[in-house]
Amino acid sequence: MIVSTKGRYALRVMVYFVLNGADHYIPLKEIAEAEGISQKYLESIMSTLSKAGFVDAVHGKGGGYRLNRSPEEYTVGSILKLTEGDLHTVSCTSQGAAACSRSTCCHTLPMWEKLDNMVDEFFEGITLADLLKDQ
Amino acid sequence: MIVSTKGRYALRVMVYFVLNGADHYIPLKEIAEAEGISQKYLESIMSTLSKAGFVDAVHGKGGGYRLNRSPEEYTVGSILKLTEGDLHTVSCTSQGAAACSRSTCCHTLPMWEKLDNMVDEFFEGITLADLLKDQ
DNA sequence: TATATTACCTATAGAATTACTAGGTAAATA
DNA sequence: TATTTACCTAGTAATTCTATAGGTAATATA
Repeated sequence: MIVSTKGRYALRVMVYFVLNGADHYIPLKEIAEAEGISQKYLESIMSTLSKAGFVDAVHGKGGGYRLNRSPEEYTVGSILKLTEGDLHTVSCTSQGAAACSRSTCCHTLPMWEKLDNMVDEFFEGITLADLLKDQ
Repeated sequence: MIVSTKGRYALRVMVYFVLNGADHYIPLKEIAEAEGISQKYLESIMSTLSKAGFVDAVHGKGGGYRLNRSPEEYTVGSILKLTEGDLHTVSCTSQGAAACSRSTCCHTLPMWEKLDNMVDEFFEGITLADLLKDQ
């Protein structure tokens, strides 16, 4: 598993914004119900998106969240990296990980790095707008 | 993280066989020490490889494990699928998972499926022999 | 001003998975 | 018979994932 619920929910929420009103604020409660996601859990995801400036937030009645860019300007990669922390495919290439003592002679490390690059390019090559095009 | 220690260790062990004697049996203890892997933990990994017929095993002195094919005949994909169970990138596309009720209208599902295919092709396109070639 | 509605914040907890350990039995060789 | 190896079942510590609980702060409306 490379992407947990956090990243998947975040993507679905962002798609929801594109489909349901770029012109008004949508309260978290509505999104949670529509997407079948726990309201409290979604709070922490929206908090991440909001702090990073991916969405605008407004308190009180009529408030909620809203995209602040066009769908073409959000890459799937940027959303997943934000919510997942990082997208490395093995702990060897993970940022927090201590450098492996075998890295200089490991015959598999180059493969993991290549895979990481491939996955990164894959996600960075898809925007929210792309997700809505028919496959 | 898409590949855990189990799959990574399995790969390193298979590479070890290629580099250290295709002509004789190597005891688990030697591999564990050389690769810095817990002996007991490695037992469960070798058991998986052995049961699946990826290696031959012989008891007693002079025994151990040995590859039974040439390095070109092992794909990284086959080794990882065996030891990791499956290589799906999200739970949505995982085999054990119940079909998601949103799958018919989910805008992200096609992307996950595409990624799964890409990862599968990546790993199936690499053999043990490839891992030893200079990058 | 009071109330409802929304976002925002910190902390905790249950479930699942990962990574490993413990303690044996069975087979082969010397 | 002793040693060396693989093979087997079970348990456990650590970590990560997936939430839940219980509040505070900001905004709009009556």
